[in-house]
Formats: sequence, C-alpha cells, structure tokens
Amino acid sequence: MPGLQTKPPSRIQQENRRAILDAALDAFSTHGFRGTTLDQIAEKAGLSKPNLLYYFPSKEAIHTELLSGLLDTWLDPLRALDPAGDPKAELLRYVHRKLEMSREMPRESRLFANEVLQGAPHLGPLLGTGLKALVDEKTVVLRAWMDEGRIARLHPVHLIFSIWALTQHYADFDVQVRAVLGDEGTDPYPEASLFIDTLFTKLLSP
Amino acid sequence: MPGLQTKPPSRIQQENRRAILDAALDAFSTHGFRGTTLDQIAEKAGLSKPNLLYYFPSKEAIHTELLSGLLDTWLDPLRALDPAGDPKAELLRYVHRKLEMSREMPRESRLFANEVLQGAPHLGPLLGTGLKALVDEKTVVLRAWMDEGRIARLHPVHLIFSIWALTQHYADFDVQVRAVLGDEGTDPYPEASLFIDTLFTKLLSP
DNA sequence: GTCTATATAGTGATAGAC
DNA sequence: GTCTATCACTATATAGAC
Repeated sequence: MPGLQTKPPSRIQQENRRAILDAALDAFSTHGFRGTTLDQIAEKAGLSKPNLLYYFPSKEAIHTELLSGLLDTWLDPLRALDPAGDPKAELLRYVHRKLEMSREMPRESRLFANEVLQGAPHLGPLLGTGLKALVDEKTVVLRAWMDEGRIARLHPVHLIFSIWALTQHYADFDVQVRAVLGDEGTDPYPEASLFIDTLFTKLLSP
Repeated sequence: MPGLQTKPPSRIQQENRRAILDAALDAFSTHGFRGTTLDQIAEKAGLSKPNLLYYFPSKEAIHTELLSGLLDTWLDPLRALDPAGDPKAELLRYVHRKLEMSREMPRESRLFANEVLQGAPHLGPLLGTGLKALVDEKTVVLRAWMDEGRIARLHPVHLIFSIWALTQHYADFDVQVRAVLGDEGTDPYPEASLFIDTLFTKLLSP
C-alpha cells in the first residue's frame, strides 16, 4: 500500500550518508580540507559526485558535520573525570582511555589535528568557550586534589596539555612513530601504554 | 666596466628568494601544501605570480626547498646530545632547546607536522632512514646511561617521542593552548618550560 | 534517487612584450 | 627580470533526462 510513509529516511539513505561520512573522514584526515576532492570522497563511498551532493549540499557541509560531533566525543573521557574518585586512578584511567582513542580513532584525531594546526578556521571560537569551560571546571578538581596532597602540585592546565600531547602523538604522528620504531607490522601501542603509565605515575606522585 | 661579472646572484635576487621562502613557509605551515596557492605566496612576497615562477620552477620546488633543510635543523639538538656529558643535564638541555625551537620557529614546526600528519608524502622514506638512524644511535647512549643507573630505566625511543610530543605541542596546537589558557596576550612558554622541566626531572630520576 | 552533461570559477604554469 | 595575457587543467556545483 503506497503513500503511507511520507518522509522517513530510507535504510539505503542512512547507509549512504554513513558511507559518505566515513569516506570523507578518511580523506579529510589525511589530505586536509583543501587537499580533499569530492571525487575522492565519491569514489570511496561508491557514489557518483552529483549523487553525493544530493545527500550533502556542499563539501564544507560534510566537513562541518564531521567536526561538529567530534569535539564532544573527544572530550568525553575528560568529562568523565570523577571528583569523588581516587585522584591517581582517575587520572591514569583518563590517560589510558585517551590513548585507546588514539588507537581506535586515529582518523578522528588527525582530523582534529589538521583543524587546530591550521588555526581552527571551522572549529573556531568553540575552543575558547566550550573547551575552555570544561578545562576550567576540571582544573578546579585538580587543584583540590593538589591542595589535599593527594597528587603532586603541578600546573593543572599544562598537566592536561601533557596528557593530550602524549596520547595524541601516537595517532597524529603515526607514520613517524612506526618509521622510527622499525618492524613495520608491530603495534606500538602496548609499549606506549606502559611508558605513559610509568610517566604519569611518577609525575603525579607527591 | 661591464662584462666582468658573469652570474653571481644579485643582491635583489637573493632578497627575493628569501622573501618567497618566507612567504611560502607562512602559507604552507598554516594551509598545508594543497591548501596553499601560488597567488597567496606571490602576494605576501610582493611579487607577481609569473615572477615568482621565475625564481622557482614550480610550487612543489618551493615546498621541497623548505622541507629539505628543515629535518636537519630540527634534529640538531638531538644530534648534540653528548654521551660524555651528565645524563640528566644533557637530556634536560635537549628538552629545553627543543621547547625554545617551538617558540622561535613555530611555522617550521607546523610545516613538519602538516607533512607527517598527512603521511609524509614528500619527506617520505627519510623518516625510516636518516631519522631512524639518528634515533637508533642515541638510543644506544640512553640505554648505557640506564644500565649505569644514572637515569631511570625507560623505553628509550618512547622517551624521545615524549620529548617531541610535549615540546612540539606548544607550536602545533598553539591556537588551542592559547584558547584554553585564556588571557590572549600572555606567553604560555614560561609556565610550559617550568612544567616540562619538572616532568622530565621526575621521570628521569631512578 | 541516480545518472550524464555541463556551467563556472580557480589554479598551476607558459608565452611573449617590454 | 618583470609584467600582461592566456592556456590547460581541475574542482565545486548545477541542470535536466530517466
């Protein structure tokens, strides 16, 4: 019986949107925004270029769609830092969760890195508002822990920077990491995890 | 008396080359290779586009010229690590020198980051040869220091990665660093220097 | 909804006057 | 050595058939 469903997005539509976003993530994360062409995205998604533009109005729209959700996902582990938990355990859990994300979502990490590296032209003021607000909130928690003598006294914001820098390095500079370690096939993450655990355990001890 | 000098590059030529490379460094480091246009470079260098191409045969030639010298400069401080020196002092000197470079040469850092982030399409195999060789050489030194119990036993390569990650973060993610710290005008480096000094002092203590 | 064909603008590079 | 004009090519986006 036709005419019953008016505008629920069909399964094939949802599948195509997902394929486009996945292909675009691949391309944007390795070639940057300008370096990516609609042809590349269309081919990898298995669609024609005009058909791709039926799903998204423009190249920028695809990019924005990807970025918009990303910052939130990216900061979830920091958001989960529990003021009531054990300080060292909470921070180490954050570090390890962040490193896991580098391994499991390297494309997302590189997309974000590309964006920030180029001056955050699309993410823009969100860094100074949403991101800053979250860091400020967690800074209070860190300072309290330091005042109680439960972790070493350090600059709280630079402590967070150090977590970001060390964990994201393995996704963003993956090519360099593997080239220097040699043994092409080997997974660098187990050793990285050990190293980072040692580093922060020592750093946080009062 | 004409005809005496055959082909010594005139002062204006040298000046133009320098202006082009400087403009190109600006552009490439913030927009990437594909994201940069010859128009942008030409305008910032104060030359016409054809005139720019009189000095360099192609866009790629400018990019290659910039990259070729960069890796060497970038690794100089690591090369300077003295096996005969005091281990902790040598490593801390390396860390601080590297952080200084992030402050003084942020564009070069971002140019390099852009390149590696996108899979090192131009730097390519140099990472697996020249860079790996240098790291391997210094790894031997680090291991010896660890065997002698003069610094803590850590994975030497990941130790080097951590130095790179932490110091370069301040150049590559400058926008984010300043957005989170707030106080637009403030220089983040003094605090960063203190933090990183503390971090590596703790980490290297046996 | 998906395709072929094409409009339109931008971009790397060249030709040739001065 | 430097400029104006322009070529050849690519890329985003649209029109319109099916």
